[in-house]
Amino acid sequence: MSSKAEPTIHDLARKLNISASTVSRALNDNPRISQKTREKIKAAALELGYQPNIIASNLRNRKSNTIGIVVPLINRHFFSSVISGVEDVAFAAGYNVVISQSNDDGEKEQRIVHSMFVNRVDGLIISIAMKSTTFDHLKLFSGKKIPLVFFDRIVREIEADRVVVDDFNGGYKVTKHLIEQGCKRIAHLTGPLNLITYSDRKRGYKQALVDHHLEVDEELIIVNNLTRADGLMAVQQLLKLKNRPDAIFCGNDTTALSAILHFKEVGIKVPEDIAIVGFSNEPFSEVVTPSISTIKQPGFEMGQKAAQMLIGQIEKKQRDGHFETVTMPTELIIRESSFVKR
Amino acid sequence: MSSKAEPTIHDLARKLNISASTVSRALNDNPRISQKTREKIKAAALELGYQPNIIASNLRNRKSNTIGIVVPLINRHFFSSVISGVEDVAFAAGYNVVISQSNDDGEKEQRIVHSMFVNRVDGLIISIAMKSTTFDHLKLFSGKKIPLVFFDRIVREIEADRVVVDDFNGGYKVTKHLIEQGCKRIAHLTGPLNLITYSDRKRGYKQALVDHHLEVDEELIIVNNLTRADGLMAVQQLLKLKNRPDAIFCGNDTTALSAILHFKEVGIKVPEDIAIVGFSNEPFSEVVTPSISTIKQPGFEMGQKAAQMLIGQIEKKQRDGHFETVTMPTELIIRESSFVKR
DNA sequence: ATGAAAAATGCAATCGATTGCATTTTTCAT
DNA sequence: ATGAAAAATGCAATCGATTGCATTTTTCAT
Repeated sequence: MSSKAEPTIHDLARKLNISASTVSRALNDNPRISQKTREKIKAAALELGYQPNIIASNLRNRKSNTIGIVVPLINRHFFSSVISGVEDVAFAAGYNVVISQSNDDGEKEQRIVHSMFVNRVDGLIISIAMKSTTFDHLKLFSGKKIPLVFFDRIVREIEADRVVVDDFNGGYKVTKHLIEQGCKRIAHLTGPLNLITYSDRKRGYKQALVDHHLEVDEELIIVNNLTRADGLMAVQQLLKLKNRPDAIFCGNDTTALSAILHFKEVGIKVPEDIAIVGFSNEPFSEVVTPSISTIKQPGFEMGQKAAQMLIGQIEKKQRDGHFETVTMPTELIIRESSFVKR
Repeated sequence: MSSKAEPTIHDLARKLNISASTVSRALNDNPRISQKTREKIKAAALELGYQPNIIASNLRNRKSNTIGIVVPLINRHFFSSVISGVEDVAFAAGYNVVISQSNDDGEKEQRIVHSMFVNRVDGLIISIAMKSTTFDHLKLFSGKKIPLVFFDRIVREIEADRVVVDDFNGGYKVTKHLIEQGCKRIAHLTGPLNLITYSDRKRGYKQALVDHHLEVDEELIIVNNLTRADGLMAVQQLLKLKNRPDAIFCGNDTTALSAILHFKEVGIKVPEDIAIVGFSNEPFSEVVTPSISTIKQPGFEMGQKAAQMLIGQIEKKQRDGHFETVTMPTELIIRESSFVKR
């Protein structure tokens, strides 16, 4: 029993008949304290089971050693990979990671960001919600020069470090690949175009068509939220066209999967009748039959990079107002769903 | 520019010529402050852009409003689902979630748990690392009566609330199902047996065999770390046996996938030649061909439940030393990999 | 032994918010 | 107008750790 409250440096000081200042310095290995005293203090600390109260230390030091990360959905492979990468770097650098998910809801995102601020995180890493339309909440950080790093779904209006993949190029590569496979009518299924990731992929898609002298047919471009159900609906819609597509570039692997499963059901051959390419390389994409061609986004590495940039900013003596955008390479992984053997 | 430091209640007090106590009370809607003063203070707070410093508040209140969660690997579907569930409940209840991953390394886990303690989380949710052998670090919590909830991979030696799935029953159901499909030599691929999850599944497996008068052949039980590579090695080892199994109950879906892919390669038919069942219902299990029969673990719900129990303990007036174990239902999902049509 | 320099330690304020108790101000019946 | 009761506000300590400056102690040459 006993074990009332946790012992503090004052308890140690009292026990040893010295001042709390000395205890504090000794525990922090401040050379101003003699070797002898230091050892005595550390021994007593061990004996009493002293554990520093980091909250008190944080208050005094005006630093929380905590970084926040906000994602649309934790439980999604790409995002959990990023989080894992962030944690990896943060832990090694002595930072805690506070996490929250917006569920793609702008209003929740605002509350989260505010909460992260009042909890005084030293910096924030965020990929914005699909339904975010206003970015005032982020000015709590950008406006006060608190380090902020966007990843994947960035906000152009706010200056900050960014970690992105080259979505334009990704979209271009996918489309070019489909063209090289002989496809002529390539549909594109995409997400909300206020998200730069999606609009860039779409731009890449269009550019590739133009570069290869194929017509851009707006009828073949469908915008929705890219859920499994959305994918199914989009695919059914495309099948109803008098002039069907011979390929679909899906905005993510989830909808590519919807397409594949539906086509399997209705007897449309992939890739022979319609070729499919996704985006993100979800774990299932490799193992479904036919396996899904996709763009690999290095989530874990993006998380590591974002954390490095953020911590770099936090620990930089002075903000120089200089921001960096790191573009991670994408890789087109060609699998069965788009590989037309001849 | 300007915008030096953040304004504090003292800045507000000075500006309004009142005391900081009154400001504090007004902002917290303490009825001791008159309506009039309260409104005046709130208006000033808004005007100055005052944001409370939660760290200071936490120190004074001896409460961090933060809960910690430690998992082996963030980037794994089951765990990220649990995290998502924890975040869901925690956010609604006004708690922050600090996350860290042990990478299944006992030493890192110890450092994480210690860090969570010195950061004074109000409670901890943990699924222990595969390679954890000592549990002294957890006594920082259990010994000091700080709320602690284990999930999935629990520690029997430490009294605490627990959220588990019925692994014994899960293992039993899988094995019984295979037996009903006509399998006679059922192999079992399992993880480190110091983890209760694995040893319980194995007990369930054995019990089902015994109950159905089938021999338990230790030769058919392989223990490893259940990675994709481990799965492949185990399967190859089983194929070398003079008396091959006609079914494999894999400790997770990852190794079930290894088996399926390898069998596809070498021309062994699943489920006709060898039936396969996994565990956990990974997203890929539904879509691989053949789709993988498995046990569904409700990760998100487990996270919600764990967070509810933890927060319940945190907010309970006094610890009563009473602990609860919640067993979540498992569901056997029968798919192609084990469904032998006749 | 002595005094100056160097080394070690301590005082007291600070980081912002909170709160028990005291004091001041307002209300209101007479 | 007056005084008691009620309402509103403020003082000062507190949560633990940190740190600039001052003070005390030790070292060491003479």
